[in-house]
Amino acid sequence: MINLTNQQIKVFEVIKDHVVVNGFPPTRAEIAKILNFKSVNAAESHIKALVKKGAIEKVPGSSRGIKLVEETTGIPLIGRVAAGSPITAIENIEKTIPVNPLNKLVDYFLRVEGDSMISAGILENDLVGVKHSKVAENGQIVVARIDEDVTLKRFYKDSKGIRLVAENNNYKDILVNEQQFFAIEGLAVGIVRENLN
Amino acid sequence: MINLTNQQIKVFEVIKDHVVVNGFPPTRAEIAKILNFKSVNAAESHIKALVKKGAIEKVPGSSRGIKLVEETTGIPLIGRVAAGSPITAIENIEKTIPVNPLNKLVDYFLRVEGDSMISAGILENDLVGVKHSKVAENGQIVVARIDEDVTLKRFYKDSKGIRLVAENNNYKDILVNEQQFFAIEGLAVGIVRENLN
DNA sequence: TCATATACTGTTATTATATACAGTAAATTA
DNA sequence: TAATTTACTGTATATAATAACAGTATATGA
Repeated sequence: MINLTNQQIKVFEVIKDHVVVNGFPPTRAEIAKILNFKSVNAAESHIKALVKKGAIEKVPGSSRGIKLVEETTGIPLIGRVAAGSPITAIENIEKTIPVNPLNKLVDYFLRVEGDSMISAGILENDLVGVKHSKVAENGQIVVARIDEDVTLKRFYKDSKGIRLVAENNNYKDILVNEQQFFAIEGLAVGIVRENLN
Repeated sequence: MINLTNQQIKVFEVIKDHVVVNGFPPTRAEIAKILNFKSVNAAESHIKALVKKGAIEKVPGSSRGIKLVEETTGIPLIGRVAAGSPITAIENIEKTIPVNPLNKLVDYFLRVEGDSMISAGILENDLVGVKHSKVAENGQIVVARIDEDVTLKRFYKDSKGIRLVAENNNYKDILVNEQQFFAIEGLAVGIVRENLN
């Protein structure tokens, strides 16, 4: 997929995003509307150019018959950035990270409610990747159950008992008493935050 | 996606396979042809049943306007937790999130250096998912280039010029002056944090 | 047993869509 | 300098496609 013009890149992005968001490619009219073309043929022409350059394939006669040509698997991780070069210059790609960098370790995700872990950089609505575990070491962030409540806190255990500590000064430590049912459900191993902007 | 009949499963599979193979969903006529229905309305009826049962969604008025509701693979997202039940009880699994929830929009990841965005919950060594963009709206977190430096900051533009704002009181705003080369490289669309514990 | 769901055939109106053709204008390449 | 590419506007049309309507027949559940 070489030497696309800026405008062609825009059209390609519109197609790609449409596929991601809607599950199917856009029509010429939809592309034109998104990019404020007054003629659907503007979109058609760009599509032809993209086919010619190998960025997409057409399925003639089919509505929405646009195929995105094979992506390289995984998402590039870009580290250092060479002076003046475009940030995606191939020389700058350190390695490619797997489709989900957390995948290997995560058994399930929990959606974070509230701001009790905000000082650890864990915000409301973040997805916490959790790995099953019945045990934890002091200071680890765990998913813990106290009776019927499940909570995300830092775990501490000493001679005085078990303490669950929030990362927010507005929250008091939770001291687990003997009468309560307590269990560690798992260890927090990662965070995913969607919708950053 | 519950209680699909055998025939409904077949139709669902045809849709799914078509999306995988061709990159866009089939039309009613295509479904009918594959399954040897003599009437397109057979496909239409099955689609309505699949919508009713929550296996797919329809985009009315759009050709090929079929959305697969969710992947069967991926990692379960667990929401509310019923009293006393084990956290992974199937009843508690709200939905499954894709292998990488950020995948759709992210073009590349950048490893965060420094703590300038700490108040936004972005920590050192987090991976910031970036989407290519040359433009941004006020307040968005962007990857910006000033001369030869690339930085992650909140973007503001007004009559006085462009301002890049850190989320950390120890950092001053960066005011871009006329002599400098400035470009937005992309928008931060998500965060992945590995090695939480 | 009566309503509802399943599983189709067959037809048709309306709209959605691809795609060709005719231009204009500017930029790029040979 | 001429040819080609890029980047559109504008029009037109055949066909692709949705979606409603009218049936038939069997199965299932209340």
